[in-house]
Amino acid sequence: MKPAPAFKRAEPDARRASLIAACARVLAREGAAGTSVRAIALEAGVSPGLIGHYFGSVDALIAASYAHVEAQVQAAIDAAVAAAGPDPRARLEAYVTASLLPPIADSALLATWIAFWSLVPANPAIARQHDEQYAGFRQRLEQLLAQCGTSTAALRPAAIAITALVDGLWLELCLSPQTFAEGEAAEIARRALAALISTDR
Amino acid sequence: MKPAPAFKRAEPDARRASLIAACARVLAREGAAGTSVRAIALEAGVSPGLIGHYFGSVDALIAASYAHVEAQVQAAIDAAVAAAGPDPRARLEAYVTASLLPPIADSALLATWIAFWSLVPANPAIARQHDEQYAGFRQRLEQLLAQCGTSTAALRPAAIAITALVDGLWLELCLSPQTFAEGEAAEIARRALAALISTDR
DNA sequence: TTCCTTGTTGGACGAACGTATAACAAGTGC
DNA sequence: GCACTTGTTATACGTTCGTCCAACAAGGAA
Repeated sequence: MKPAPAFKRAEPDARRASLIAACARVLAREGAAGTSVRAIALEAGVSPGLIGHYFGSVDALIAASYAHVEAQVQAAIDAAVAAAGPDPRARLEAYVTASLLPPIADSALLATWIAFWSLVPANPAIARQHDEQYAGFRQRLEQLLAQCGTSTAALRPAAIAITALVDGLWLELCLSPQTFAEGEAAEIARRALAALISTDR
Repeated sequence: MKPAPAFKRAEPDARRASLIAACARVLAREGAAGTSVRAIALEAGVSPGLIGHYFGSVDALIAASYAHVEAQVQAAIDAAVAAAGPDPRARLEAYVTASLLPPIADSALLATWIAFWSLVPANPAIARQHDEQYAGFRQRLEQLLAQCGTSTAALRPAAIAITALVDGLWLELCLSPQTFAEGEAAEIARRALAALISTDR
Protein backbone atom coordinates (compact mmCIF):
# COMPACT_ATOMS: atom_id res chain seq x y z
CA MET A 1 0.00 0.00 0.00
CA LYS A 2 1.25 3.41 -0.96
CA PRO A 3 1.75 5.97 1.82
CA ALA A 4 -0.61 8.94 1.74
CA PRO A 5 0.93 11.92 -0.08
CA ALA A 6 2.72 14.23 2.34
CA PHE A 7 1.34 17.27 0.53
CA LYS A 8 -0.67 18.21 -2.52
CA ARG A 9 0.60 20.29 -5.36
CA ALA A 10 -1.62 23.13 -6.38
CA GLU A 11 -2.12 25.19 -9.46
CA PRO A 12 0.10 28.28 -8.96
CA ASP A 13 -2.87 30.65 -9.26
CA ALA A 14 -4.98 28.61 -6.88
CA ARG A 15 -2.14 28.43 -4.37
CA ARG A 16 -1.58 32.15 -4.62
CA ALA A 17 -5.27 32.76 -4.01
CA SER A 18 -5.34 30.48 -0.98
CA LEU A 19 -2.32 32.28 0.50
CA ILE A 20 -4.01 35.63 -0.06
CA ALA A 21 -7.16 34.38 1.63
CA ALA A 22 -5.18 33.03 4.56
CA CYS A 23 -3.36 36.34 4.89
CA ALA A 24 -6.65 38.22 5.03
CA ARG A 25 -7.99 35.89 7.71
CA VAL A 26 -4.91 36.32 9.89
CA LEU A 27 -4.98 40.09 9.44
CA ALA A 28 -8.61 40.12 10.53
CA ARG A 29 -8.05 37.85 13.51
CA GLU A 30 -4.67 38.98 14.84
CA GLY A 31 -4.22 42.48 13.49
CA ALA A 32 -1.19 43.65 11.59
CA ALA A 33 1.14 43.06 14.52
CA GLY A 34 0.33 39.35 14.67
CA THR A 35 0.51 38.76 10.95
CA SER A 36 3.79 36.92 10.40
CA VAL A 37 5.00 34.59 7.70
CA ARG A 38 4.63 31.67 10.06
CA ALA A 39 1.11 32.59 11.14
CA ILE A 40 -0.06 32.94 7.54
CA ALA A 41 1.58 29.66 6.54
CA LEU A 42 -0.03 27.87 9.47
CA GLU A 43 -3.42 29.33 8.55
CA ALA A 44 -3.01 28.19 4.96
CA GLY A 45 -1.72 24.78 6.01
CA VAL A 46 1.58 25.08 4.19
CA SER A 47 5.17 25.59 5.17
CA PRO A 48 6.54 29.11 5.75
CA GLY A 49 8.96 28.89 2.88
CA LEU A 50 6.16 28.73 0.36
CA ILE A 51 5.25 32.37 0.93
CA GLY A 52 8.71 33.45 -0.09
CA HIS A 53 8.49 31.20 -3.10
CA TYR A 54 5.28 32.78 -4.40
CA PHE A 55 5.49 36.37 -3.23
CA GLY A 56 9.15 37.04 -2.49
CA SER A 57 8.44 38.87 0.71
CA VAL A 58 5.66 39.15 3.24
CA ASP A 59 5.08 42.79 2.27
CA ALA A 60 4.26 41.75 -1.27
CA LEU A 61 1.76 39.20 0.01
CA ILE A 62 0.07 41.83 2.15
CA ALA A 63 -0.14 44.24 -0.77
CA ALA A 64 -1.70 41.49 -2.89
CA SER A 65 -4.23 40.80 -0.13
CA TYR A 66 -5.09 44.47 -0.06
CA ALA A 67 -5.78 44.49 -3.78
CA HIS A 68 -7.91 41.38 -3.40
CA VAL A 69 -10.06 42.82 -0.61
CA GLU A 70 -10.54 46.00 -2.61
CA ALA A 71 -11.73 44.02 -5.60
CA GLN A 72 -14.17 42.05 -3.45
CA VAL A 73 -15.69 45.21 -1.99
CA GLN A 74 -16.00 46.83 -5.39
CA ALA A 75 -17.65 43.73 -6.81
CA ALA A 76 -20.19 43.60 -3.98
CA ILE A 77 -21.13 47.24 -4.49
CA ASP A 78 -21.41 46.83 -8.26
CA ALA A 79 -23.66 43.83 -7.75
CA ALA A 80 -25.92 45.80 -5.42
CA VAL A 81 -26.22 48.62 -7.93
CA ALA A 82 -26.97 46.23 -10.75
CA ALA A 83 -29.66 44.54 -8.66
CA ALA A 84 -31.32 47.89 -8.00
CA GLY A 85 -32.62 48.14 -11.54
CA PRO A 86 -32.60 51.08 -13.94
CA ASP A 87 -33.95 53.90 -11.73
CA PRO A 88 -31.06 56.34 -11.04
CA ARG A 89 -32.28 57.20 -7.55
CA ALA A 90 -32.57 53.54 -6.58
CA ARG A 91 -29.11 52.86 -7.98
CA LEU A 92 -27.62 55.71 -5.97
CA GLU A 93 -29.30 54.44 -2.83
CA ALA A 94 -28.03 50.93 -3.47
CA TYR A 95 -24.53 52.26 -3.93
CA VAL A 96 -24.67 54.05 -0.59
CA THR A 97 -26.32 51.35 1.48
CA ALA A 98 -24.37 48.41 0.09
CA SER A 99 -21.42 49.27 2.29
CA LEU A 100 -23.62 49.20 5.37
CA LEU A 101 -25.10 45.76 4.85
CA PRO A 102 -23.52 42.33 4.64
CA PRO A 103 -21.11 41.30 3.28
CA ILE A 104 -19.25 44.62 3.43
CA ALA A 105 -20.43 45.62 6.88
CA ASP A 106 -18.31 43.02 8.58
CA SER A 107 -15.97 43.31 11.54
CA ALA A 108 -13.42 41.03 9.97
CA LEU A 109 -13.35 43.17 6.86
CA LEU A 110 -12.83 46.30 8.92
CA ALA A 111 -10.01 44.63 10.82
CA THR A 112 -8.38 43.79 7.54
CA TRP A 113 -8.79 47.33 6.30
CA ILE A 114 -7.36 48.82 9.47
CA ALA A 115 -4.42 46.48 9.25
CA PHE A 116 -3.74 47.87 5.80
CA TRP A 117 -4.08 51.47 6.96
CA SER A 118 -1.60 50.80 9.72
CA LEU A 119 0.96 49.88 7.10
CA VAL A 120 0.58 53.15 5.21
CA PRO A 121 3.17 55.23 7.13
CA ALA A 122 5.88 52.69 6.33
CA ASN A 123 4.66 51.54 2.92
CA PRO A 124 3.99 54.15 0.20
CA ALA A 125 2.80 51.48 -2.25
CA ILE A 126 -0.12 50.65 0.03
CA ALA A 127 -0.89 54.36 0.36
CA ARG A 128 -1.02 54.82 -3.40
CA GLN A 129 -3.25 51.78 -3.80
CA HIS A 130 -5.64 53.28 -1.26
CA ASP A 131 -5.71 56.69 -2.95
CA GLU A 132 -6.65 55.13 -6.27
CA GLN A 133 -9.40 53.07 -4.68
CA TYR A 134 -10.95 56.13 -3.09
CA ALA A 135 -10.71 58.26 -6.19
CA GLY A 136 -12.54 55.54 -8.11
CA PHE A 137 -15.22 55.29 -5.45
CA ARG A 138 -15.91 59.02 -5.59
CA GLN A 139 -15.88 59.10 -9.36
CA ARG A 140 -18.56 56.45 -9.66
CA LEU A 141 -20.58 58.26 -7.05
CA GLU A 142 -20.38 61.46 -9.09
CA GLN A 143 -21.75 59.62 -12.13
CA LEU A 144 -24.71 58.32 -10.15
CA LEU A 145 -25.33 61.76 -8.67
CA ALA A 146 -25.27 63.37 -12.11
CA GLN A 147 -27.88 60.92 -13.31
CA CYS A 148 -30.02 61.91 -10.34
CA GLY A 149 -29.98 65.56 -11.35
CA THR A 150 -27.29 66.97 -9.11
CA SER A 151 -25.88 70.13 -10.66
CA THR A 152 -22.37 69.94 -12.06
CA ALA A 153 -21.00 72.48 -9.61
CA ALA A 154 -22.36 70.50 -6.65
CA LEU A 155 -21.07 67.14 -7.85
CA ARG A 156 -17.69 67.17 -6.19
CA PRO A 157 -18.67 68.39 -2.71
CA ALA A 158 -21.71 66.12 -2.70
CA ALA A 159 -19.66 63.07 -3.62
CA ILE A 160 -17.09 63.89 -0.96
CA ALA A 161 -19.73 64.39 1.70
CA ILE A 162 -21.60 61.19 0.86
CA THR A 163 -18.40 59.18 0.68
CA ALA A 164 -17.40 60.53 4.07
CA LEU A 165 -20.82 59.70 5.49
CA VAL A 166 -20.65 56.13 4.25
CA ASP A 167 -17.09 55.65 5.45
CA GLY A 168 -17.84 57.02 8.87
CA LEU A 169 -20.97 54.91 9.27
CA TRP A 170 -19.17 51.84 8.02
CA LEU A 171 -16.36 52.44 10.48
CA GLU A 172 -18.61 52.85 13.49
CA LEU A 173 -20.88 50.02 12.45
CA CYS A 174 -17.99 47.60 12.19
CA LEU A 175 -16.16 48.87 15.27
CA SER A 176 -19.14 48.51 17.58
CA PRO A 177 -22.05 46.68 15.92
CA GLN A 178 -23.96 46.56 19.19
CA THR A 179 -24.52 50.30 18.93
CA PHE A 180 -26.84 49.85 15.96
CA ALA A 181 -30.10 48.01 15.50
CA GLU A 182 -30.50 45.73 12.50
CA GLY A 183 -30.39 47.87 9.37
CA GLU A 184 -30.33 51.11 11.36
CA ALA A 185 -27.10 52.33 9.79
CA ALA A 186 -28.45 51.81 6.29
CA GLU A 187 -31.65 53.62 7.22
CA ILE A 188 -29.70 56.57 8.64
CA ALA A 189 -27.65 56.68 5.47
CA ARG A 190 -30.81 56.69 3.32
CA ARG A 191 -32.29 59.65 5.19
CA ALA A 192 -29.03 61.57 5.26
CA LEU A 193 -28.62 60.95 1.55
CA ALA A 194 -32.05 62.38 0.86
CA ALA A 195 -31.24 65.48 2.90
CA LEU A 196 -27.86 65.96 1.25
CA ILE A 197 -28.98 65.74 -2.36
CA SER A 198 -32.18 67.73 -1.89
CA THR A 199 -30.15 70.95 -1.69
CA ASP A 200 -27.94 70.28 -4.69
CA ARG A 201 -30.31 70.21 -7.62
CA MET B 1 36.31 69.23 38.21
CA LYS B 2 33.30 67.02 38.49
CA PRO B 3 32.31 64.93 35.47
CA ALA B 4 29.07 65.91 33.78
CA PRO B 5 26.10 63.88 35.07
CA ALA B 6 25.54 60.79 32.95
CA PHE B 7 21.78 61.28 33.09
CA LYS B 8 19.20 63.51 34.71
CA ARG B 9 16.58 62.31 37.12
CA ALA B 10 13.10 63.45 36.30
CA GLU B 11 9.92 63.92 38.22
CA PRO B 12 7.98 60.64 37.75
CA ASP B 13 5.00 62.39 36.18
CA ALA B 14 7.18 64.43 33.85
CA ARG B 15 9.11 61.34 32.80
CA ARG B 16 5.90 59.44 32.17
CA ALA B 17 4.62 62.32 30.05
CA SER B 18 7.81 62.45 28.00
CA LEU B 19 7.63 58.71 27.36
CA ILE B 20 4.02 59.01 26.24
CA ALA B 21 4.92 61.86 23.90
CA ALA B 22 7.82 59.86 22.46
CA CYS B 23 5.53 56.86 21.96
CA ALA B 24 3.04 58.97 20.03
CA ARG B 25 5.79 60.39 17.82
CA VAL B 26 7.11 56.93 16.97
CA LEU B 27 3.61 55.61 16.27
CA ALA B 28 3.00 58.51 13.90
CA ARG B 29 6.33 58.14 12.13
CA GLU B 30 6.82 54.37 11.97
CA GLY B 31 3.33 52.93 12.34
CA ALA B 32 2.38 50.29 14.85
CA ALA B 33 4.71 47.72 13.34
CA GLY B 34 7.79 49.83 13.94
CA THR B 35 6.90 50.91 17.45
CA SER B 36 9.20 48.92 19.71
CA VAL B 37 10.48 49.50 23.19
CA ARG B 38 13.89 50.32 21.82
CA ALA B 39 12.54 52.78 19.24
CA ILE B 40 10.50 54.62 21.86
CA ALA B 41 13.40 54.72 24.29
CA LEU B 42 15.70 56.08 21.59
CA GLU B 43 13.14 58.73 20.69
CA ALA B 44 12.82 59.74 24.33
CA GLY B 45 16.57 59.67 24.87
CA VAL B 46 16.45 57.14 27.69
CA SER B 47 17.41 53.52 28.09
CA PRO B 48 14.94 50.77 27.10
CA GLY B 49 14.64 49.47 30.63
CA LEU B 50 13.00 52.67 31.80
CA ILE B 51 9.80 51.89 29.90
CA GLY B 52 9.35 48.67 31.81
CA HIS B 53 10.07 50.54 35.01
CA TYR B 54 7.29 53.07 34.49
CA PHE B 55 4.68 51.19 32.50
CA GLY B 56 5.37 47.50 33.10
CA SER B 57 4.86 46.56 29.48
CA VAL B 58 4.87 48.26 26.13
CA ASP B 59 1.15 47.59 25.73
CA ALA B 60 0.43 49.64 28.82
CA LEU B 61 2.49 52.51 27.43
CA ILE B 62 0.58 52.39 24.17
CA ALA B 63 -2.75 52.39 25.99
CA ALA B 64 -1.61 55.40 28.01
CA SER B 65 -0.61 57.17 24.79
CA TYR B 66 -4.06 56.44 23.37
CA ALA B 67 -5.73 58.02 26.38
CA HIS B 68 -3.45 61.04 26.06
CA VAL B 69 -4.21 61.60 22.39
CA GLU B 70 -7.93 61.28 23.10
CA ALA B 71 -7.69 63.90 25.81
CA GLN B 72 -5.83 66.26 23.49
CA VAL B 73 -8.45 65.93 20.76
CA GLN B 74 -11.30 66.46 23.20
CA ALA B 75 -9.59 69.52 24.64
CA ALA B 76 -9.09 71.04 21.20
CA ILE B 77 -12.75 70.53 20.31
CA ASP B 78 -13.94 71.96 23.62
CA ALA B 79 -11.74 75.00 23.11
CA ALA B 80 -13.21 75.54 19.64
CA VAL B 81 -16.76 75.35 20.98
CA ALA B 82 -15.97 77.73 23.82
CA ALA B 83 -14.42 80.19 21.36
CA ALA B 84 -17.58 80.12 19.25
CA GLY B 85 -19.55 82.10 21.81
CA PRO B 86 -23.07 81.56 23.12
CA ASP B 87 -25.06 81.00 19.91
CA PRO B 88 -26.12 77.31 19.77
CA ARG B 89 -25.84 77.09 15.99
CA ALA B 90 -22.35 78.57 16.00
CA ARG B 91 -21.31 76.19 18.76
CA LEU B 92 -22.59 73.21 16.80
CA GLU B 93 -20.72 74.34 13.73
CA ALA B 94 -17.53 74.82 15.73
CA TYR B 95 -17.89 71.33 17.14
CA VAL B 96 -18.19 69.85 13.67
CA THR B 97 -15.49 71.84 11.91
CA ALA B 98 -12.91 71.68 14.70
CA SER B 99 -11.97 68.17 13.68
CA LEU B 100 -11.31 69.29 10.12
CA LEU B 101 -8.93 72.12 10.94
CA PRO B 102 -5.56 72.16 12.66
CA PRO B 103 -4.50 70.83 15.06
CA ILE B 104 -6.83 67.84 14.77
CA ALA B 105 -6.69 67.53 11.00
CA ASP B 106 -3.13 66.29 11.01
CA SER B 107 -1.55 63.36 9.23
CA ALA B 108 0.57 62.46 12.23
CA LEU B 109 -2.52 62.36 14.42
CA LEU B 110 -4.29 60.08 11.97
CA ALA B 111 -1.27 57.79 11.84
CA THR B 112 -1.37 57.59 15.60
CA TRP B 113 -5.07 56.86 15.59
CA ILE B 114 -4.74 54.15 12.95
CA ALA B 115 -1.93 52.57 14.91
CA PHE B 116 -4.30 52.35 17.86
CA TRP B 117 -7.10 50.90 15.75
CA SER B 118 -4.76 48.27 14.44
CA LEU B 119 -4.23 47.09 17.99
CA VAL B 120 -7.95 46.59 18.64
CA PRO B 121 -8.29 42.97 17.40
CA ALA B 122 -5.61 41.82 19.83
CA ASN B 123 -6.29 44.26 22.66
CA PRO B 124 -9.83 44.53 24.08
CA ALA B 125 -8.80 47.28 26.49
CA ILE B 126 -8.01 49.58 23.57
CA ALA B 127 -11.34 48.68 21.99
CA ARG B 128 -13.26 49.59 25.15
CA GLN B 129 -11.40 52.87 25.45
CA HIS B 130 -12.39 53.70 21.89
CA ASP B 131 -16.06 52.85 22.42
CA GLU B 132 -16.24 55.16 25.42
CA GLN B 133 -14.60 57.98 23.49
CA TYR B 134 -17.11 57.68 20.66
CA ALA B 135 -20.12 57.43 22.93
CA GLY B 136 -19.00 60.63 24.63
CA PHE B 137 -18.49 62.37 21.31
CA ARG B 138 -22.03 61.52 20.17
CA GLN B 139 -23.58 62.46 23.48
CA ARG B 140 -22.12 65.97 23.41
CA LEU B 141 -23.27 66.31 19.84
CA GLU B 142 -26.80 65.38 20.85
CA GLN B 143 -26.76 68.11 23.47
CA LEU B 144 -25.69 70.72 20.95
CA LEU B 145 -28.31 69.48 18.48
CA ALA B 146 -31.05 69.69 21.09
CA GLN B 147 -30.11 73.30 21.79
CA CYS B 148 -30.41 73.98 18.07
CA GLY B 149 -33.99 72.74 18.02
CA THR B 150 -33.61 69.21 16.72
CA SER B 151 -36.57 67.12 17.81
CA THR B 152 -35.97 64.49 20.44
CA ALA B 153 -36.83 61.63 18.12
CA ALA B 154 -34.34 62.82 15.52
CA LEU B 155 -31.49 63.38 17.97
CA ARG B 156 -29.92 59.96 17.83
CA PRO B 157 -29.90 59.41 14.05
CA ALA B 158 -28.77 62.99 13.45
CA ALA B 159 -25.89 62.66 15.89
CA ILE B 160 -24.84 59.37 14.34
CA ALA B 161 -24.97 60.77 10.83
CA ILE B 162 -23.03 63.91 11.69
CA THR B 163 -20.43 61.97 13.63
CA ALA B 164 -20.00 59.64 10.68
CA LEU B 165 -19.68 62.59 8.31
CA VAL B 166 -17.00 64.21 10.43
CA ASP B 167 -15.10 60.96 10.89
CA GLY B 168 -15.17 60.17 7.21
CA LEU B 169 -14.06 63.63 6.20
CA TRP B 170 -11.32 63.63 8.81
CA LEU B 171 -10.11 60.28 7.58
CA GLU B 172 -9.93 61.27 3.93
CA LEU B 173 -8.50 64.69 4.73
CA CYS B 174 -5.66 63.20 6.74
CA LEU B 175 -5.03 60.25 4.40
CA SER B 176 -4.66 62.40 1.29
CA PRO B 177 -4.55 66.11 2.12
CA GLN B 178 -3.69 66.96 -1.48
CA THR B 179 -7.25 66.01 -2.47
CA PHE B 180 -8.68 69.02 -0.64
CA ALA B 181 -8.17 72.73 -1.01
CA GLU B 182 -7.45 74.79 2.08
CA GLY B 183 -10.53 74.70 4.31
CA GLU B 184 -12.56 72.81 1.72
CA ALA B 185 -13.34 69.90 4.03
CA ALA B 186 -14.62 72.22 6.74
CA GLU B 187 -16.76 74.06 4.17
CA ILE B 188 -18.24 70.80 2.90
CA ALA B 189 -19.01 69.79 6.47
CA ARG B 190 -20.73 73.12 7.13
CA ARG B 191 -23.03 72.74 4.11
CA ALA B 192 -23.76 69.10 4.82
CA LEU B 193 -24.53 69.96 8.42
CA ALA B 194 -27.02 72.57 7.29
CA ALA B 195 -28.72 70.08 4.99
CA LEU B 196 -28.82 67.36 7.65
CA ILE B 197 -30.36 69.42 10.44
CA SER B 198 -32.82 71.27 8.24
CA THR B 199 -35.00 68.15 8.01
CA ASP B 200 -34.97 67.29 11.69
CA ARG B 201 -36.72 70.20 13.35
C1' DT C 1 30.71 65.26 54.35
C1' DT C 2 28.40 60.61 54.44
C1' DC C 3 24.56 57.74 53.82
C1' DC C 4 20.38 56.26 51.67
C1' DT C 5 16.75 56.12 48.48
C1' DT C 6 15.52 55.14 44.00
C1' DG C 7 15.57 56.77 39.16
C1' DT C 8 18.34 54.98 35.54
C1' DT C 9 21.40 52.24 32.87
C1' DG C 10 22.94 48.56 29.89
C1' DG C 11 23.32 44.01 28.90
C1' DA C 12 21.50 39.13 29.19
C1' DC C 13 17.95 36.04 28.00
C1' DG C 14 14.72 33.20 25.27
C1' DA C 15 11.29 33.72 21.75
C1' DA C 16 9.81 35.10 17.36
C1' DC C 17 10.77 37.49 13.35
C1' DG C 18 11.93 37.46 7.71
C1' DT C 19 14.65 35.41 4.47
C1' DA C 20 17.52 32.09 2.05
C1' DT C 21 18.49 27.42 0.63
C1' DA C 22 19.35 22.48 0.25
C1' DA C 23 16.83 18.27 0.19
C1' DC C 24 12.60 15.96 -0.82
C1' DA C 25 8.65 14.26 -3.40
C1' DA C 26 4.36 14.81 -6.36
C1' DG C 27 2.83 14.66 -10.74
C1' DT C 28 3.68 14.72 -15.76
C1' DG C 29 5.70 13.17 -20.11
C1' DC C 30 8.02 9.67 -22.28
C1' DG D 1 8.27 2.08 -15.05
C1' DC D 2 11.61 5.81 -15.33
C1' DA D 3 13.37 10.35 -15.41
C1' DC D 4 12.61 15.03 -15.03
C1' DT D 5 10.53 19.27 -13.58
C1' DT D 6 9.35 22.04 -9.93
C1' DG D 7 6.09 22.77 -6.09
C1' DT D 8 6.94 22.04 -1.30
C1' DT D 9 9.13 21.12 3.03
C1' DA D 10 12.21 21.77 6.79
C1' DT D 11 15.89 23.88 8.64
C1' DA D 12 19.47 27.33 9.50
C1' DC D 13 20.89 31.96 9.95
C1' DG D 14 21.23 36.62 11.66
C1' DT D 15 18.30 40.16 13.50
C1' DT D 16 15.11 42.20 16.50
C1' DC D 17 11.68 41.69 19.69
C1' DG D 18 9.84 42.26 25.04
C1' DT D 19 11.11 41.47 29.48
C1' DC D 20 14.02 41.05 33.34
C1' DC D 21 17.57 42.35 36.72
C1' DA D 22 21.95 43.43 38.96
C1' DA D 23 24.78 47.34 39.22
C1' DC D 24 25.37 52.24 39.06
C1' DA D 25 24.83 57.02 40.30
C1' DA D 26 22.05 61.39 41.11
C1' DG D 27 20.29 64.15 44.50
C1' DG D 28 18.30 64.95 48.94
C1' DA D 29 18.60 63.86 54.08
C1' DA D 30 21.11 63.64 58.14
